[in-house]
Amino acid sequence: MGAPLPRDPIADAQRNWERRGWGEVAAPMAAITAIMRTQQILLGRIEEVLKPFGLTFARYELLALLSFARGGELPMSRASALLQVHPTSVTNAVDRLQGARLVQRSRHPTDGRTTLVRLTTEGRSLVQKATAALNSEVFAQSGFTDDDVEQLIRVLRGFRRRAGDFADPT
Amino acid sequence: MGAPLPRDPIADAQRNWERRGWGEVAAPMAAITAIMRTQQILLGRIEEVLKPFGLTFARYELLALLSFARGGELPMSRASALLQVHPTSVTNAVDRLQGARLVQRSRHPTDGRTTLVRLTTEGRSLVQKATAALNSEVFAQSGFTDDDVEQLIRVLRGFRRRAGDFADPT
DNA sequence: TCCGAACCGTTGGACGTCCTAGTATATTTC
DNA sequence: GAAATATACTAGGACGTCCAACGGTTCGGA
Repeated sequence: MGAPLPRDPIADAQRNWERRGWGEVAAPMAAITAIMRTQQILLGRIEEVLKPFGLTFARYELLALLSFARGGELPMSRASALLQVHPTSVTNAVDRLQGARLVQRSRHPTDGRTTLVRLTTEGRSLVQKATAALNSEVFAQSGFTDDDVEQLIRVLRGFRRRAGDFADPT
Repeated sequence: MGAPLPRDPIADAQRNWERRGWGEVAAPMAAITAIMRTQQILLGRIEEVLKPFGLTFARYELLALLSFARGGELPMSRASALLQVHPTSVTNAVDRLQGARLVQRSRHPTDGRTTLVRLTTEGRSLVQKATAALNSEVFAQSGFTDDDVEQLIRVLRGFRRRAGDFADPT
């Protein structure tokens, strides 16, 4: 986007908050803003790696999810729940993946409301290659130390659980 | 979106990674995925609080930035750099904020290429109210402990610096 | 001086996300 | 068994993000 700034804009915002007498919430504000920015950076890296495969992160996530499902197949609603996105987002992704012949829709055998999404042979092959690329080019060089990763997993897991993402207290 | 899942889908993904022999990168993968999901949750909360003000987070961020600038005024390019978003995103936000009479465009006095964005009286009043709402309804109840906040700020600050966001080594 | 390079903002398009509304099928309730 | 309710998916639209391309302005070196 541009050259590095001389100063951290989020630290500046935190100082501005404190200067206005909002010191109580300045730190959480900074933490939340930092999460937003970090997500933006990571998403950019991921999409760059996936671009040669003709995939976006949303489509990759669906393919990866299917690749772990028995029979490479899931109901749309189940995919929506597991990916934690709106059902219409799944519809969107499936439309495009189906257009690229990476997945296929089929009717549920007993429930007429449900549509199943299944990985095609081509889709399974592509998701394997894309995963290898992400593993080596993003996850293996995440920019986080092992300690960072451990702390992030622990802190964010607690947050997500309290936010109602899942019940598992493990 | 839906009811809580019985199990943490990100922890499941991490186990799946390990089971496939990608144990080396399973933890960073989980940490990165957790950041993505956390951002999604936080953004949802923020937008819900801002909706009564007719603001989105992107527009709020621009208003807040201007409220800290001298004269409540900044060049578009400066806003783009500080908010760390693409120039077209600023154009988009300014278009809408200007339509709502919250900001105003003006010519730069000496550089004909530059457009300045300035907070209107109405804009300044609205951003104050919106900030009060965010402070009390989101940042003061962030779902993170003080320790969590401290760790997040430290870890993510290092990440952003290494990613080239800013040079300040402080 | 002047001419190419760099910079600034905008337009148009692709994409993902969510929301609302609508249709179809299942399940529950009486 | 029929009506009411719940669930599953999709269509259309609003919004933010990015990229590529474009016209206008400024700057720097020959």
